[in-house]
Amino acid sequence: MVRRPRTNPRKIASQERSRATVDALVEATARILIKEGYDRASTNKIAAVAGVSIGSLYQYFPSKEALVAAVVERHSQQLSQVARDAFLKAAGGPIAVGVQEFVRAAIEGHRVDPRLHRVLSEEVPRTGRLENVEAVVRNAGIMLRSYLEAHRSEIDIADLDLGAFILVTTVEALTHAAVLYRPEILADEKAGQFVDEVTGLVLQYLRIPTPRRRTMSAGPGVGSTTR
Amino acid sequence: MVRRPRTNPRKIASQERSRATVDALVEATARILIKEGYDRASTNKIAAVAGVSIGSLYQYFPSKEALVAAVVERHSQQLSQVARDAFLKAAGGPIAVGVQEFVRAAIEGHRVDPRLHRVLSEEVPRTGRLENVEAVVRNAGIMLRSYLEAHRSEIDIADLDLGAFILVTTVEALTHAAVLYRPEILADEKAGQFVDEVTGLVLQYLRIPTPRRRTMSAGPGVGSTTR
Amino acid sequence: MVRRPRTNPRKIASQERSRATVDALVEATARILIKEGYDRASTNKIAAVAGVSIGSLYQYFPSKEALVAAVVERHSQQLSQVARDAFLKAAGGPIAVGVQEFVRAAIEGHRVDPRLHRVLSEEVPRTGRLENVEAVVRNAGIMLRSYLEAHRSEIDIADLDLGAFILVTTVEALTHAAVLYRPEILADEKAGQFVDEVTGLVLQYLRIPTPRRRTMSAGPGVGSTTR
Amino acid sequence: MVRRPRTNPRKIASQERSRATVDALVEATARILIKEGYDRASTNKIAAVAGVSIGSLYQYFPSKEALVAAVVERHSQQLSQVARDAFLKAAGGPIAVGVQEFVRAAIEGHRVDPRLHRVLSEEVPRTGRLENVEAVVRNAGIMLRSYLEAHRSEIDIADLDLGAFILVTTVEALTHAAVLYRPEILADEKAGQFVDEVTGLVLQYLRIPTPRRRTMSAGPGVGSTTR
DNA sequence: AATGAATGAGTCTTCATTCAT
DNA sequence: AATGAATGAAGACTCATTCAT
Repeated sequence: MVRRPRTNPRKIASQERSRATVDALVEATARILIKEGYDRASTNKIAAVAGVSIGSLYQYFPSKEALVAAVVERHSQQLSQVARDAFLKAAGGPIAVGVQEFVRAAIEGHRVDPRLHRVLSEEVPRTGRLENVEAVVRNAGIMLRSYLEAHRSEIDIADLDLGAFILVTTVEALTHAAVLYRPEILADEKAGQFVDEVTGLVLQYLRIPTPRRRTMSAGPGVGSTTR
Repeated sequence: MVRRPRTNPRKIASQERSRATVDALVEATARILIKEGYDRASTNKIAAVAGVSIGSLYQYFPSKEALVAAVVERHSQQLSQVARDAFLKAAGGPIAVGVQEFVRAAIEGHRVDPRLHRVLSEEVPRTGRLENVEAVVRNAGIMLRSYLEAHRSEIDIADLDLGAFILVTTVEALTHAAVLYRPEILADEKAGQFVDEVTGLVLQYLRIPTPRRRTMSAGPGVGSTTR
Repeated sequence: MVRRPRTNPRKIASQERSRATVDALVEATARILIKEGYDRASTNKIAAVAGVSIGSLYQYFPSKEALVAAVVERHSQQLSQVARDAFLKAAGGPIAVGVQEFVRAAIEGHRVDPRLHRVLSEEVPRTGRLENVEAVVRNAGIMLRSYLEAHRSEIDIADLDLGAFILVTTVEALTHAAVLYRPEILADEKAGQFVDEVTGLVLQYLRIPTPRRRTMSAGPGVGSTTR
Repeated sequence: MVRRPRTNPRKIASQERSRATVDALVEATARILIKEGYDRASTNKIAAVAGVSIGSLYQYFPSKEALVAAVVERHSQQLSQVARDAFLKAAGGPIAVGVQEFVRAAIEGHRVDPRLHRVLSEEVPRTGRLENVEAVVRNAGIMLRSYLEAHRSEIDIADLDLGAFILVTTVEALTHAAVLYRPEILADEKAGQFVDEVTGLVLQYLRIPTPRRRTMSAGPGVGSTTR
């Protein structure tokens, strides 16, 4: 094969350099958001932490908002991946197992970067490109709706849209609150109980038979497993 | 002690005036938070909108944070009132009715000042005196726990603390999302359905028998009433 | 007379203070425009030279442009005064004397602050509020037109509008160029000659009889007087 | 010396390429000066518009000032050409015709690139290499002085230097103002009148007999021709 | 030569807060 | 107490210029 002209490597080199700069900036933004909060995250600080000049920052991001949007984007990608994986994994199996999978995925998602997740959800103004901070949840809702539709015969639900909204909102809120504000609930020995409770909440809502709690001796319940 | 007629009225007058100034400032802060967001709410703007000099503002509030804290405080008072009322009203009656009452109260609470509620929950950094933005929910959780305890015999629940946390978080999240992001769900003709669904979710979780949805003909369900 | 409440004096005091600040800023802007040029005149420098904080600067002027506009305004006021005075003074008398008055006034105007005049005309971009840098000349044109109209019978002119435009532009350009770029032309012993020439140019244009130059011995010409 | 065939063409090619790059840069600078004004014309923008890297820009021009100077230079060359042509054309003929030629040439010059002319004269700071923005006018003055000297016997003028200065300044100012700020004056059907007026102004100043305006019927005047 | 990533001094501007009146 | 002028640290962002590749 003919040697490629120097141009390409050079270009690749510079692309890599750019890429590194961009990554460093996004990473620095995330770190500072966590450490200082949205308000106090200044572009100068971000550039400094990224080890990059303020000029370079503005070469790649036209504004502070764009920087935060990139962080949101990156974080959302990761969460979406977790969500998609969960739905793929749950696709074939029985509902009771699938739901438990979703709950676990929700926890996993919130554990990807809990402190970042917190700042993003609590302090970032939903303006401009930042309006989509909650897009992941919306998408999860759509996926859940498909899932429920596929299992329509097994469940008792009047309005699929409403049901999907209710369940997604509920699971998100519960795992969010547990991960961020009640870590003790997710301590190793108790995490299983929480997962079981939330799973149960969902299954009951769908009118899927679940063992009564007081008669736990009746047999191994759905969520008896701890991760 | 002899009343000093001239002094007292004057004092009262000035007290009333102070009170009015403080109120105007808190109100202006709330309005600006809504209109401009936390970031762009400046103390100078607040003073201007309140029709008060910036000097006076600082006479009553030592910092911007204090102003926002006062807004949070005021808003929280209102929400707490709604919550307390609901629990009082529900106290004696059957659980199915009580739960519906809670759900309705949650909606009512979120409707007190939805746009303010939104800014407070989405943009205000939880630092200093502002850490307690969620105190209302915590208190509601405590009240709910008492309520559940009082009805222990009728429900099937393993862990009261966990259960109260789960239910309070769920109801808060659902009504929050519905009021703020899905107003169509609460349109006059559909609000009842939403209330029924959420109420059902809770009752099912507590293992309180609820009519199956597909066989709605079976009789008037808990939530068949629309406001 | 009843003693006035302290309010008034206080207010006047603060008004005076403001006024002084504003004046200092405008003056500093003018000085810096002259010394550094438009490009290098930064708001920070202006504030520093004015002995005022940058915050105060922005309390009174929303932008650098506004500051420069104020300078233009102030300078224009002075020039307009000179122009008005000249037209008033010339009103009753014979044309030959009036025209000489205009020429002298034009020189006087350009001498009010020649270096400022230069920056304003050479470097200030005509955008926004700065579009009117040339308003003075336009106004002078209008006044001149009235003047010519009043003397219509004595002069030979086809188009008053065009004539006024031509004369105003000419006199402005000549005095501008002389004051700013050819000071030697206006040296004490030569200034009279320049005034005479320009006056002659105008009078000839209006077909007002003027003595031939080569036969200067014929008697004292219109412009033989030096200030 | 032996021709080294491959080298030379390549060199020529690269010379041509350089030339093209330089031209592109100068052209881009001119365009951006017009579109954005001096202040906002940045070297990065210029390079981008020229389709050249910022690095290359600095290979050919050491500074922004140099770039603008090149634009001034190029524009001045064109104006000088127009001026030279006019003087050559006017050289032999009668004064009345020559002056009209000058006036027309002045208009033509201002029409070469009016918007560029405007930015250059209104916004470019006269510093460093840019001090010569007005060199063209100075040169025209010198040429005019020669012309007047050659026609000394036909005109009545006391001071050649002063006279040349006055006439050059006047014609420049009038055509400048007409082209840039009063285009209606130069509308097809009126342009002739304007040329006649200005020509008349000059001829009168030089004491060259000109028909009275009110008795225009007396015969075809000097400027009765329209282009 | 060409490229374009990187630089960082410097610009305009905002805003919480202080303080003389 | 009230006023509002004044402060200045700090923030977002630009741009002429350099330099490694």
